[in-house]
Amino acid sequence: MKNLVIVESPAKAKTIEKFLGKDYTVKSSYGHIRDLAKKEMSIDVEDNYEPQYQISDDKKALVSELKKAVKDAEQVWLASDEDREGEAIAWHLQETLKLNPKTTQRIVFNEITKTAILNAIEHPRQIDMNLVDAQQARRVLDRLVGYEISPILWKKIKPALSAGRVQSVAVRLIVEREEEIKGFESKPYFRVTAQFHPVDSNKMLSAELNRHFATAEEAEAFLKSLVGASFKVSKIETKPARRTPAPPFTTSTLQQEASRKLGFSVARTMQVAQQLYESGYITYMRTDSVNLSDLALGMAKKEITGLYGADYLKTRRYQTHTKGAQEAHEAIRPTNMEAQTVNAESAQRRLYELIWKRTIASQMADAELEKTEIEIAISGERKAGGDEQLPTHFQCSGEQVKFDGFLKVYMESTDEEGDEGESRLLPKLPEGTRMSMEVCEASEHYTQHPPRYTEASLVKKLEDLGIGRPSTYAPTISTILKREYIIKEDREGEEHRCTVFTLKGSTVKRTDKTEKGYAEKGKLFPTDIGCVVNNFLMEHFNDIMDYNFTATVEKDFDEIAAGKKEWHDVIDSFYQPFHKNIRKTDQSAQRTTGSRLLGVDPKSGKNVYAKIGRYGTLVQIGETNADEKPQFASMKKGQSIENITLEEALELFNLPRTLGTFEDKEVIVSIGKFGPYVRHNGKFYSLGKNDDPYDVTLERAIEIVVKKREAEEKKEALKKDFPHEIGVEDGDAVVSNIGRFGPYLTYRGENFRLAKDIDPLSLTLPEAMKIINDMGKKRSKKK
DNA sequence: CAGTGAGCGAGCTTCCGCTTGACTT
Repeated sequence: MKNLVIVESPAKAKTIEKFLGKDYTVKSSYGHIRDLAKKEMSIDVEDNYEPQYQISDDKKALVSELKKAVKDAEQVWLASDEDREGEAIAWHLQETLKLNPKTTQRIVFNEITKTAILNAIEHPRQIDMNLVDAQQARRVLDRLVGYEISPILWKKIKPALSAGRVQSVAVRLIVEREEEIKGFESKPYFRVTAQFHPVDSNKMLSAELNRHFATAEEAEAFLKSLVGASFKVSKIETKPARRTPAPPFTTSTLQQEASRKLGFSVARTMQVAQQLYESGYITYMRTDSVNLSDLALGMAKKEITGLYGADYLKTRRYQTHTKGAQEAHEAIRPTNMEAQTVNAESAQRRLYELIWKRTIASQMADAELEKTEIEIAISGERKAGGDEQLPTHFQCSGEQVKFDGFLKVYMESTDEEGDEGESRLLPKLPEGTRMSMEVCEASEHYTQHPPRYTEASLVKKLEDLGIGRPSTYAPTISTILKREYIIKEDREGEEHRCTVFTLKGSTVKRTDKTEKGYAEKGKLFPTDIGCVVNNFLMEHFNDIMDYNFTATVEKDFDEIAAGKKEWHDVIDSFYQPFHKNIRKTDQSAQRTTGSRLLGVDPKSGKNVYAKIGRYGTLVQIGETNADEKPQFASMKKGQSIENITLEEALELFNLPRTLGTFEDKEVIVSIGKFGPYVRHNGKFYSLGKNDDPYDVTLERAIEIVVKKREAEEKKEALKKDFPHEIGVEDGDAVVSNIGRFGPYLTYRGENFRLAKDIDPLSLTLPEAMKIINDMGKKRSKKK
């Protein structure tokens, strides 16, 4: 072997190997091979912040494989990504594989094309230690913050909590948005719309009044004032407008669009994109760049010209403006633009088509529109309710597409609810045209609170603040969900009473109805724990919680990378005051439980509290420091410190409940470690999903007991027939069996899962062998 | 397999950013 090239990803390795020919072997490091040891700080704060690095457990086999490859190679090329993390990966490889810095070649390319790679090979360099140091500073800072603050939370709030530069700010955003919503006062208002037509034609035109009314009285008075009024077109204006396509996808924008257009969670988008990437359909999916390679631009040009004609083409180069972007990769795009779709499962196909459309649209001409605005003036004798000035006109606007351009392919969605992107054609009505009003309606609406975050809109916000990286957006969300700082939920819209006044002819009619507001789907809500932890961190670690903290330290990291600052100095000037604050907080901060007094228990006369305990939220009767031990009960799902009432709290103490007897034994219902259960004759039976232990009946409890018994008997009976020998193939037995995950086959020491619709007893030998062979092929292919 | 919540004290939890793999009974 002459040359060994090491890249970060195996899929990339495969592609590059093709370009480089047989003198080159390309291997992958699978990301970082070394990191700070997991246990303890692993940073010597006494000795110049010396980091203690360790080969990660799951990389040990890989490292020995790479060591062997290095031995066999004449020349080693380190080709990790061209950014801070990539440089550090190269350095860790150099250190771990004991490569000679003088002879080892560091190469970079940010697009995977033959020209780019050959060009990189011709311009090798050495590892840039300034860039590596910037990464070390980033790594060390994150460890110090996370591993010093988290234990404070364990001590002051609850064990196993966590804090970090990224996750804590993400939680803060959600908590503060919820506070904003709580403080928001929804106000009713009346919107007035009317249907007009020219006096001499019946072409309808709907228009809206140029102002809203605050009260029903005003709205009604206004409608009455329209009786006997006359209308004419007082203004018509048409002007050209343009719309430009959105730039190609980055990780963040792909997550947003896949969420809006396909309803994917952030994690699902990444999983499906990974599959597309591994199949070679798209470029790398973790990127912050909107850049397209020359090769991609050329392909797009050819594709657009061929499909839609040269008029639709406009080659565009996009600039990345994202804070802290490192641009080690291209934008996310199809590797082959000729493929409008791919032959894969539905989720992959839909995501691919989205990427294809977005990429192609980004290279297409602007859409040209014509916008028309019409004003209809109100005149004639009108009696206003008071001496307040009455609105003077209705207005309507419309737009017409003159040239569709990129809209032929793709239109970006927005987060606004009920956004329909209405486009309509307005009739050309000369100024002065006299209009008749067919009907006019004043309907009550309510002002909307600011929207709660979705996973994708949270990612967008974090990206705007320069917090987190493409590879961490999805994991950050799962971390704060796992810690139960936030929950993802659907909520029904609130019901509103609304009044509608309708003017037809010369009478105004009033209707009252109730209407549901917008339902919220998949929105992020803070939990009690999330709020308490956030308040604690805001009080004691204000600087870390600052939305600009990351941006500020990133400036320092940039200066380290530029060789203007020394990384130890940067860390030291952060750590000294930080650690002092840690010690102070450790000593002086009160234990925080988020406790709220709910009222007095009528039975005992003692206070009832809701608070956070070691295992979650609970309610408590009596004082913690009193001579008599207080009583405790866990809260139900959906209850919170803030919302629970005294009555609801007291009800929680009604467990365990004895429901009665069955077969001469007591039937007791309660909640245990694994959820609500029925206990009968020394045995435990889990309650169903919809059963509430607080009001489940004896009948239902007995039903649960009997059903569970029957199911177990059935299972036992089923097991009697197993293991079942289907036959002998090539001297070895083929056996079917029932395991934890359902029926399966065993042949020559290997197990093969059976599909649900297959009966493991009536399966014939040839059928069984077909399943075994098919599955075997799939497995060896994966290897 | 079917609690806990006070306090004592053992030992455990925790960060961010690179990357994919594992395949059971």
